[in-house]
Amino acid sequence: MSYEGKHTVFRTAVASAPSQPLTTSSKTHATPIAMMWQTVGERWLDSAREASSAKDKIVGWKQRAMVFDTTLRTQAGQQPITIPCPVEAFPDFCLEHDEILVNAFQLTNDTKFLEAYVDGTWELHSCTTSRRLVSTDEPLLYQALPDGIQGSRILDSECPTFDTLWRRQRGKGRLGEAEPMVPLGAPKQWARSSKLSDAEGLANERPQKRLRSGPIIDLTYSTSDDDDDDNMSQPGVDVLRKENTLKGPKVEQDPHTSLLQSFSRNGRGRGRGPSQKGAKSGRRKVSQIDGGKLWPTAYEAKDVIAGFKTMEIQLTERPKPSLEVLFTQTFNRPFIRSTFTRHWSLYQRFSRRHLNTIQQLEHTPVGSENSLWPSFVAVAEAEMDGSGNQYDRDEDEEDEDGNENDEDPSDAKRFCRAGNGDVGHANPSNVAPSSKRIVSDPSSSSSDNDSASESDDAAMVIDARFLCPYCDEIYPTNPSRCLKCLHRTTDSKSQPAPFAALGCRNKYHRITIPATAATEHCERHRFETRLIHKAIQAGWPRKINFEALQHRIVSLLKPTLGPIVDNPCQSSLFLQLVAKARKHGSMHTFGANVPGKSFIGRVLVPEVAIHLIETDLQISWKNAIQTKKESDSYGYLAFPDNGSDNDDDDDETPSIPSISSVPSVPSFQQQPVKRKGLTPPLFMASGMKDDAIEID
DNA sequence: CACGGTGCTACTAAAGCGTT
DNA sequence: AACGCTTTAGTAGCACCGTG
Repeated sequence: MSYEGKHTVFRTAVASAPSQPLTTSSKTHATPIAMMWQTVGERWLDSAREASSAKDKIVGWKQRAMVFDTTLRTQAGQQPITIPCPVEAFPDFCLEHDEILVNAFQLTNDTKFLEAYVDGTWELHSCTTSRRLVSTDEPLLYQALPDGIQGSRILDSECPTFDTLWRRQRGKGRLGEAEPMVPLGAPKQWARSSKLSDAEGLANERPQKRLRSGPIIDLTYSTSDDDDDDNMSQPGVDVLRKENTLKGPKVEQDPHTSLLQSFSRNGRGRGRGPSQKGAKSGRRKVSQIDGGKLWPTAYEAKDVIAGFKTMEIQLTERPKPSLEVLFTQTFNRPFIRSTFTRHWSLYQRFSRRHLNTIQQLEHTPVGSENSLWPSFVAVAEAEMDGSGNQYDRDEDEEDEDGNENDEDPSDAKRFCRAGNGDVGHANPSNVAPSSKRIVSDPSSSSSDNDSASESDDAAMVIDARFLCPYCDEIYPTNPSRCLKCLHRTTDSKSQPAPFAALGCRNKYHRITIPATAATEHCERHRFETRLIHKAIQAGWPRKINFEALQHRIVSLLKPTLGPIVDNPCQSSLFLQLVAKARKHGSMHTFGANVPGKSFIGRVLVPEVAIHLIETDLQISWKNAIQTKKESDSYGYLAFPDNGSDNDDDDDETPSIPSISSVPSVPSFQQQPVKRKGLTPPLFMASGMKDDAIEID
């Protein structure tokens, strides 16, 4: 199963694994340890979260030892056995943590793999592969690969319970006609794709829409608790399970959870659940949690704001990620909905009105008394009580006179004041209507305004007509049709709010609902005002001969790609991928695709792209890689992958690249040779935006 | 003991998805 | 398209903990 000298492994995997993860015909792999299902069900996750939360209060978030049950099904038709499996560094799970598994499957080094089903796809895990468990509700399933990576996978007939388990997970009453065997949680598209040709399967393998996760089967109990199994097959059982899991009595009856109780909340019953008064051993020390970081009160305001901003950006992605996942990823803290919502809401409400204050807080020196988040909360709440709430009322209800808010000088005064960072210290001189100090009339007095406003933004005296109404940055003087179209779309989701402009300099400022609705628009006009100039300076192509490009790519297949296919280790990109997979796990490295397909998308395609750049610009390989990285955004925006030409040509239907459609994890739903054209920047625009080709 | 903060539960509303 | 179910987000109330 070594990578070396096994390039055919990848080719085989590309063709078969994505579309036929379980249905490939084989008669050769049903060895005594032909398959193994190791599951981490939702119940386990609930328990794990609870345990981790409690443990976090005691000794810290990381480096804790936990035990969960592992179910092994070593042979079809036989009862599985359940053994305890330690997770030494919860929430990071690593196969090598379990000596039994390591020995059973001879995972003696990281060139041997099990296949793990995670988040809708199969990925390869070596003994050192580490995965974050707590952030996902998906169970973990592993299967052995006795025939190697390229070998066939198990048949449903060889694992009859799998079908049952999968159907339970899908929930009862919604299945309709019998569907082909697909892995747990796999979308229907995948099921259909398993009947298609490889090419078709590749095109369909990834869901286009957000998946709904059905009831999750806790396989840990699949053999010892038939009642639970029955419950699991009923509609709405996930609710029952949640109740059973979360409420005290069930926890106490639950031998599995009781295993975890030593790590759990130590008797600090809260809320309406059963209270366990008297147990004082777990008294928390706020300042000691996680080495002194209690979210959010122990955090710097700038850090919290930065995290929230990151989350806002990520929320524009499709499918829309959950707040819980985003929060966990961003702050690496246990997600407590009520606490999070409290602060998230405050930030959302406040940031829309007082963007400048937010920006100034971001520059607050760390360590100062007022730099912590609670200080921000105090300021924000005071401001919202004093004016923000008033604003909310104005916003939600048209004022009595029917005047628009932006015509209300009192509102403008309040928010100009706040916008200049003088929260709580109003500067009466800064109450002039924003329009008076913005318009490029030299006679308009800006000297009267506050010194704080002499920031980069406020100091500029620019006609508001040349500013973006949403971000107040410079707007292109000759916007493309695409940008105009985006503008119209965004405009329909916004309303005038001149008082919310940066430094009150834009009387045409508008706020969108939601606040992220202008992201695409602003990204686009920034591109048009900056990246195009950069592209011209750097000599990046603005027009592309797609016809010639196709021939060029084909000509590269044999001399350039052939040797790499024969020996992937020739490719530095491949070596980096492998190193990264070993370090972070194949899921993080390869995204939601199987490694074989990722080999095309993340090795062969970038190789071609870099080669083209190298040839076109007459630069070194390393510089070509750098150019590829730098032209990522340009390629994506200039040559949107929607079949239309770039929108420099106004005669064409305007193409509207969707920022949100750029996957955070690259997806390669299209085979490169089928694309209309491939240019270096176009490559990057179509999913090559990855960190796998970084050259240190 | 008061207060601020955190965490839990219950509840509602909205959105997404599958079925008919 | 309508309907029903599920999931997610948001809110309120309460209990508990840590600090002064």
